[in-house]
Amino acid sequence: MTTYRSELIQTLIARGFLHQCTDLGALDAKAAAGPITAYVGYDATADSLHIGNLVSVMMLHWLQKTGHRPITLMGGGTTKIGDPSGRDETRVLVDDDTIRERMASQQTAFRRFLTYDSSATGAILANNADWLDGLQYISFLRMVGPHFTINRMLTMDSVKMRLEREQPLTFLEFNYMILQGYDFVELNKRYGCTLQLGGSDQWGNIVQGVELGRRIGNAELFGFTCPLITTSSGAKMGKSVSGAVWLNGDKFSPYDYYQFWRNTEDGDVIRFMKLFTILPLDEIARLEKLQGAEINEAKKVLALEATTLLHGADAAKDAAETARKTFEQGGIGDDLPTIEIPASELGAGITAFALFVRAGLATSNGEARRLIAGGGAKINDEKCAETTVVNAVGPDGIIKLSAGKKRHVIVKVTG
RNA sequence: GGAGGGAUGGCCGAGCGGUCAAUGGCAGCAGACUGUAAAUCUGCCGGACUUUGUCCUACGAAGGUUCAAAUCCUUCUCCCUCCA
Repeated sequence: MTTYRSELIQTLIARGFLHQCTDLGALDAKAAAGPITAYVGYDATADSLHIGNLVSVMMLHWLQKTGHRPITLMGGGTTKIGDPSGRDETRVLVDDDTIRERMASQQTAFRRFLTYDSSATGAILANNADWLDGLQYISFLRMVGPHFTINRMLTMDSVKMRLEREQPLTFLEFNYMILQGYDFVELNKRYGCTLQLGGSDQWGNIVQGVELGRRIGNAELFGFTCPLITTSSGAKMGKSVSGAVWLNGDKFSPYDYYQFWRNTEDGDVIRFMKLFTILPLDEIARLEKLQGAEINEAKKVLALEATTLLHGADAAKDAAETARKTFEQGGIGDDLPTIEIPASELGAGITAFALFVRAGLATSNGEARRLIAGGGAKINDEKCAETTVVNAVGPDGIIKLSAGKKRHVIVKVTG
């Protein structure tokens, strides 16, 4: 087995980030010789990053930690085009204001994993709208156009998939890979960036950038991708009982985030620890020895560490404590989602099904009724009937609603 | 431009003019079993309600035929295939 000299490459490989690299040996030599600058691009497809973005953010984190400089490139320009990769339908186009809001909102998560400052390894925030918005069509075409062949572009997975599935690929989207390639060249010129990181679905786009750099900039650029993270049962990662897993706390609470990791499948725990926590590898190796039900201990470590990284130690501890009280003691934790009901309304009595809808545990009265009929609904840990009327709180002044074993909501009374 | 085929619930995909809120599968939710895991089995899976029932909305869009239309007719929109 080849050994690598740079701490960066050693770390990325040991933790399971390597999927493909354009020239691993040369990249290793370069990283060993001195600091390099690398980037990952993020389009403003939502107002928060989600769990799918986390692998690449972790790569940037390790990059910075091993003495190099990360760039988070916001796709202020490319979002207006829409990356066809991994999509079998054209993305809905969004306007400038929305893009600006989303980019700002995404920053909170980045700052948890990266340090932005003016030091040698300080992260840089860039926006490709800065150079893409002002492009002149003809001069741009003359500059990059000769270096792309349609023959080659048609072999790209993102393009092939659309054509094979007989889904339309607009000319607008077809240009995405060219712009992404140009981004790389521009970042190289502005910041001396020589490496682009990304998910395996970005491989085609990244390679285009590497080649474009060699052809028009005479720059030696590198591409490095990480595997697409799926669970061991093959499902794409990112869904939880509460929906999509967002990194912004206001969209997905620290408690939910903790629970997401806590519910990891057995077979994924160690792999996820390497990818999504900064626990030392020897510590992870120790946890790897756990078997059977003991794996739950490893899951708690995973959940606590991952939540600490994103939301801080205090929030993570609170989440862990709430989970412990709720699941191990069948009690009530402080971090459980809470809704408030005016005392007057409660005094008049609220039927059980209506209360579950109020708490967001069911999306319609019918769904709440079905939940109750199926025996999945509990009020203060007691099964209830659809017609049960709730008109008073328990001795501790609250009502605990449960939909299944994992979703709990606390009802507090106001007024 | 010509000829044909298609558009069905989050996705895929059935659907003889009445028994269709629409077979299946996937996804999702709940129950059982467990370890807050996986696998498996069971139930649910458009909405409202006074829930063995009634009403509303829905099979690309708009009209029409009929006691009755996802199913037939007309026009329109979009997609695909073949020919030019």
